[in-house]
Amino acid sequence: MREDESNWFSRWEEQLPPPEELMPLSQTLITPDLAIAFDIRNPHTTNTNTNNANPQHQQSHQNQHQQHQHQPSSLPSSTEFADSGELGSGTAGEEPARTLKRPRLVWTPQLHKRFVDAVAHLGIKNAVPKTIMQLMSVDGLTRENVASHLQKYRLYLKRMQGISSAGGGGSGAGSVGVNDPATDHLFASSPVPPHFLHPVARPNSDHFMPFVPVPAIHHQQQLAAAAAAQYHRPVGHFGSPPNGHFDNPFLSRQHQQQHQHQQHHHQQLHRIGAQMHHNPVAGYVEDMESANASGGRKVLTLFPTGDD
DNA sequence: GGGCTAATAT
DNA sequence: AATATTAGCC
Repeated sequence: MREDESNWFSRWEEQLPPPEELMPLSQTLITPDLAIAFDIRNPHTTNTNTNNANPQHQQSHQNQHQQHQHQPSSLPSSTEFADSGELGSGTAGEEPARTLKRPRLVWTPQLHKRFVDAVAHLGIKNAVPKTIMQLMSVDGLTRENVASHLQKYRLYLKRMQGISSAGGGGSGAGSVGVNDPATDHLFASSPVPPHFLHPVARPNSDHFMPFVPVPAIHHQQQLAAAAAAQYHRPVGHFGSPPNGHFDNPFLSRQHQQQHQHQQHHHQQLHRIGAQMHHNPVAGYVEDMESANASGGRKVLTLFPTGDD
């Protein structure tokens, strides 16, 4: 029950920033490894939260209701993790970067959607890990992350084609082609652009662009903000409510960069999410606790992009 | 180096 | 099970 599955394209176009703004990515300037290794965080962010002794993970529960504007002293009611032994204080306080391992990336439906959109807009031809990674503009995302995911996604598409042309499939249920929900529920949760499945009729013309004025420069803020991903140990409470309402000045590094880079002609868009209209926020229920089944690894997560 | 596939590891 | 990592190969 997504919104208009036929609208995904046009909606994307509206907020698709010109390539110029996408180029200055953070990962080219500062490696994620270094970032997490040195615990690079936002220098400002109103350090009201007592993150000095409580740098624990708070990952996927960010999509709470948008109630607390500021909650200086107490943690969000999400988790009362008393685990303050590993990263916060101890041996791993400022361990050199060389031996650090980045947490596993959790492909949330939102993140996967960005992935799919990126691939769709690049066209199958240009959809290679590096390019996809750049288009996604999710900080902390590595080429390996994308490559691995892309690999799986391709297999998924292949299977999709297979069953679609397999004829019959009478045992299917209902209208939607449910293949194997158990096999890949993630992929099934995001709309797959039609041209992904059937071989494009035109051998020499890749993807088509319906209409693309793309004059919407002001939307880039939201785009970049939506792209923000977080590693462990963020700054406390943030997390962008799905309706695109940001009240926290955190944002990603890369955002700041392209910020300065694009600040030429155009009006003021004060705060990050200074304005918004109500969005019929459709709650995505993320339950991916199974992600840490590996036994206690930290996981990289990202919060809802909001443009779902 | 980057990308792709398959296999393997965690 | 979901990702990461590695190994060949192009």
